[in-house]
Amino acid sequence: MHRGARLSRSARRAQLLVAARDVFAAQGYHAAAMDDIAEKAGVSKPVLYQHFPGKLELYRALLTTYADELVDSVRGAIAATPDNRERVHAAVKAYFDFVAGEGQGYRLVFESDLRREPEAAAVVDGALTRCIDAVAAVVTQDAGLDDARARLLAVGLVGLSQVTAQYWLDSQQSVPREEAIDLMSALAWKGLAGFPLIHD
Amino acid sequence: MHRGARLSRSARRAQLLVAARDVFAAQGYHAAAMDDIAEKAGVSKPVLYQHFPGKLELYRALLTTYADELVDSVRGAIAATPDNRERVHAAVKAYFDFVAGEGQGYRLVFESDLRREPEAAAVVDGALTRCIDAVAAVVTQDAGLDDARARLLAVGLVGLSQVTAQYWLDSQQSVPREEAIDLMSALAWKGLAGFPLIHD
DNA sequence: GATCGTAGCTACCGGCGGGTAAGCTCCGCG
DNA sequence: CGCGGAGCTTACCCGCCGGTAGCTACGATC
Repeated sequence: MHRGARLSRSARRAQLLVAARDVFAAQGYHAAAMDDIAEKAGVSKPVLYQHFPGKLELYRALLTTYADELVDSVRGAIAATPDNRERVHAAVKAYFDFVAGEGQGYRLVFESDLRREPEAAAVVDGALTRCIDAVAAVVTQDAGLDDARARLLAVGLVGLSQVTAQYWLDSQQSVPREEAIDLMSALAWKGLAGFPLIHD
Repeated sequence: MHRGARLSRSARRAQLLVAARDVFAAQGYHAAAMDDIAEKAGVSKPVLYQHFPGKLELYRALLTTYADELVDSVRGAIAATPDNRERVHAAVKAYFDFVAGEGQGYRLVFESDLRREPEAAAVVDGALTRCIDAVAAVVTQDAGLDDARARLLAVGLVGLSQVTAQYWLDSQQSVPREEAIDLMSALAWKGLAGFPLIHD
């Protein structure tokens, strides 16, 4: 049975990554079988194993890709302007962009069902930490708080953004995207502005 | 080999629930084997099956217990006072209390690795929704926003509380508990106060 | 002290799914 | 045309773990 044309090694690998992302995003790590991924790609299981040493490594490769995408996006948002209010807005927008990204890759980062596996946990925690670092650096500078307290505020902003972005996506966008971002960044900004030294 | 005294049915059941909570919280649903739970309780596997029809039901029973505990706590916080600033403080405190609760039961709710299973997902989502409802009811009343927008704000507050509470616990409480709660509730309150009609 | 009910155990089964061995097909190339 | 090798396939193995069958041990009751 011909399921499809033969592909070059790199083309096949790229296609397998897309198939794996879709299956993992839809079913989660545990419910996803390697056969499912192979079938989705129109290929048999050993082909998968010619490109990736195992299920875990395949998952980690995807996880890392999407985690890095988020981190880069948040860092970019903060680096793009010196205006703190705009920074907040852009950082919130980064989260909304991320969850709305193609292929639901955000699910791997935010809804992973493999958080107990040390390497995967390190990827997710590392991404969260780097986002917090990026935010906390600005807060520390401008809020007149020591590092531990500034980080706590940063965690609050990051958590707010992540959870609202997910909720907004799940709720079928009952509030228009731009307005949702405006609302959440207003909430975050007004909250921050309550601390003495933060202003634009 | 005598592993322990015989217990009455209800006493054994209670002990099994504690053992299961500890194992699930430590290892997650998938990595936890029924043998592990039985061993932790000093008992053999069939005993477990005399009290619970299966692994999934056992997990769901625990999940529901802790999810309800959180919801009750948040609702109580909001019902306890008519002062909105105090309500915010009490609701944030509810999250910090929850994660610091005995036996790390919060992990089942916040870090479940079974979110793809429909019944378990319904329990977790339901708890989140009920917390959001409780907060949104107040926000809708007082913020001059329609339901969809008020809910988004409520999600933000809930997300902020949840994520910071988890982070605070993981960070070995590098900021004293009371102060962390004060910081986060100040962030939330100032953020809310930016919307026209909200004041105490 | 015989009886019966209940708590408990040892030992097993069966399926699911990650991972692999061995061979087939098709193309480029001399 | 024959041959090498890359890409794929079928068919299988096997460990883990959820779940169970069938037996034993204890102790309350008369």
